[in-house]
Amino acid sequence: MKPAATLKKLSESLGLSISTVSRALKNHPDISEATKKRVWDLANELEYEPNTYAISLRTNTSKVFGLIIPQISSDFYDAVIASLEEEARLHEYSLLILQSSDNPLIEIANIKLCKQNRVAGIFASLSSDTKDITPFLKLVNNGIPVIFIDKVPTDDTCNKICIADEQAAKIAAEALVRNKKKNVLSLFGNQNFSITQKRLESYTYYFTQHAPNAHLQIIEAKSSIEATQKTLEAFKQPNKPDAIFCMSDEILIGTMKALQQLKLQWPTDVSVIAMSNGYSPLLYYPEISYVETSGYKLGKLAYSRMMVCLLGSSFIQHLNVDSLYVPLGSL
Amino acid sequence: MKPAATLKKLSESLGLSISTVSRALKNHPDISEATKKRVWDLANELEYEPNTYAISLRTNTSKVFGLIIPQISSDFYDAVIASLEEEARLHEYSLLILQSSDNPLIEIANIKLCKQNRVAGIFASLSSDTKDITPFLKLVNNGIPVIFIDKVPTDDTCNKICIADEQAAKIAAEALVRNKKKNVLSLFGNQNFSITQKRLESYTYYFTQHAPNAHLQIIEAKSSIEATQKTLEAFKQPNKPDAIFCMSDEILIGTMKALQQLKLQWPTDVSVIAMSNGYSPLLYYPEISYVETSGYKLGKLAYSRMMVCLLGSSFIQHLNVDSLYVPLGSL
DNA sequence: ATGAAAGCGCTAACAC
DNA sequence: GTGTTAGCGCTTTCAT
Repeated sequence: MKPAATLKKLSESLGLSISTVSRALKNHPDISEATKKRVWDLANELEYEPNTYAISLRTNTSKVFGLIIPQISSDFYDAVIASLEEEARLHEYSLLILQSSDNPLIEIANIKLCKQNRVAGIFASLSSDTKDITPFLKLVNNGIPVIFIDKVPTDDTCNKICIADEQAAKIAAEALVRNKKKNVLSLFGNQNFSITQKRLESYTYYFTQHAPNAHLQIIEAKSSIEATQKTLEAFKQPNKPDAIFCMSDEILIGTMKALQQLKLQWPTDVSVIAMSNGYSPLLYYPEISYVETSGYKLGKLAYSRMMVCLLGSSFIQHLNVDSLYVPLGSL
Repeated sequence: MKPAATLKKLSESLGLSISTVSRALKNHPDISEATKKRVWDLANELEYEPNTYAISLRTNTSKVFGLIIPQISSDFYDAVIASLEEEARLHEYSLLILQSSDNPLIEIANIKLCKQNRVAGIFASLSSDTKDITPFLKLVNNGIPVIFIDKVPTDDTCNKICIADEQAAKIAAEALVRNKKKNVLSLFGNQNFSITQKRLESYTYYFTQHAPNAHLQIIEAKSSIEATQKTLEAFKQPNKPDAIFCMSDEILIGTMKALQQLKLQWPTDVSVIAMSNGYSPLLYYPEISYVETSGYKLGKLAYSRMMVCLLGSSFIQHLNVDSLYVPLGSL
């Protein structure tokens, strides 16, 4: 258990000063090639690695981003994390990942952790119950950029990156109308969430404009299990749906389970279309047509926005990740 | 953009020395209640947060664990990450997550990053192509515990936490034999992986011992798509399987897609059993019976092992996460 | 081309 | 009960 090498040790072994060693390791032009070589050779031999704590302390900078999300285990946030990690590594940053478990108290604690770690910036997706975002706004005032992603505050004075909820829902509605669906079982998530509201509004609006005679059976399903139940119930009614719209992967999964149970085939017995991150639609045969709501793309966009903020731009932006329709076999 | 509060600023504002402020903030018994209150009040007002870089530099300790995994976006690793993050937060540690994308070069770079960040310890799941684990062993020699998880080296001189592959595969085999299955399509992943070998060996061994007359059709499927293809092919043969065994979630998903395509019902047309982290079996109706291989439990076990190592235990352990059979509707 | 010295924010041994 | 001091590893200005 030998202690890690330091500039001091290198300099002592080489009979050089600390600053010379430091400069040699940075390939500073002032240092002679001969000295550089000596320094590098010993550094490699002793496997010198600069101490990031000392660097950060000295330079008052940090190469770490905080990422605060409700929960890690989710198809969507996985994609976001993977995407952010990729970008961060490319730019020599690291990611401090903190899950709030949808608990505002843990969220506050996580913000504190970010402060203590003097992170360069924060990506945050709010827990469902968070009402007060002043802790975040304070960070922004202190010069730490905060990029809200996906579950963003209503507040307009902050940087937000979202799925283009309205656009995506509209694309789905278009596809349904184009396919002349007349009786659509339309399953939406918790209506307290802003993303649900946005999707619902845009979806219904499109129908009233372009297919006022279509019957939309709008149902709230707060979980996968509820989606299964509600779908089963819907097919007990005399007036069977000719299509199903699922607002999210979670709902799609519940619905598909019901269809399997009812031994209904898609698209022959009923059409299906979902909004999805792109994984679960491929689990079924035929595969489910979906409007892509990509966590991966969201991560990329959020990262680029972070970079702009780090460069000093203080103006606020609200960006959306474009959606696109992926027609597969179910509609 | 005001700079963060420091002990120095607090001490200057209060007319106290830095050390007094530091002690007051730690509720040191030497400090009078009156002084403590003054200090705390100002600290709260200025939202003082200790600078972890300074602390780590000074104390030569770190409250960060490195987590190096092949990829984040996976049902299984999600669970591992979520579980580790939970434990880490409870113990006031954070997680530096680095994905190697199954690339040994990135893996090396990630180890370097961990060194630079002077992490307290590392959890590592190896990329498939990693042959040389000396970079990891060097860290161990330098006193940084490394806990290998899931994809572990064959080397016996290191701490490893695994799914009980042999046990889990045996449990599945038992269930199949108990249900008198005679012709089992048995799908295994890439046979270069140690986990595949272990599962395969234990599985076939059980059959030779307890049901030597059963026909096992052992097939290698290196991806979900291959699992679909191989399943489709298997059902083209005259001698149809009466059961399917899937070694992993990835394979299960591929297989189920084939069954849907073939319009086969489970368990009526064919039984299905899988080894799984527990999510995908619930996507189908009836739900798929599975042997649990829990990433969540693995994370918990790995964390507790890390804690033991941090306390100075240098002895090596190879621990397994117990599996259990979860009978659902497909067998 | 190289070195000396100050200082980032904090802790802790040692004073008084 | 409070203050002084040295030092963790590094960068950087200012010498020489």
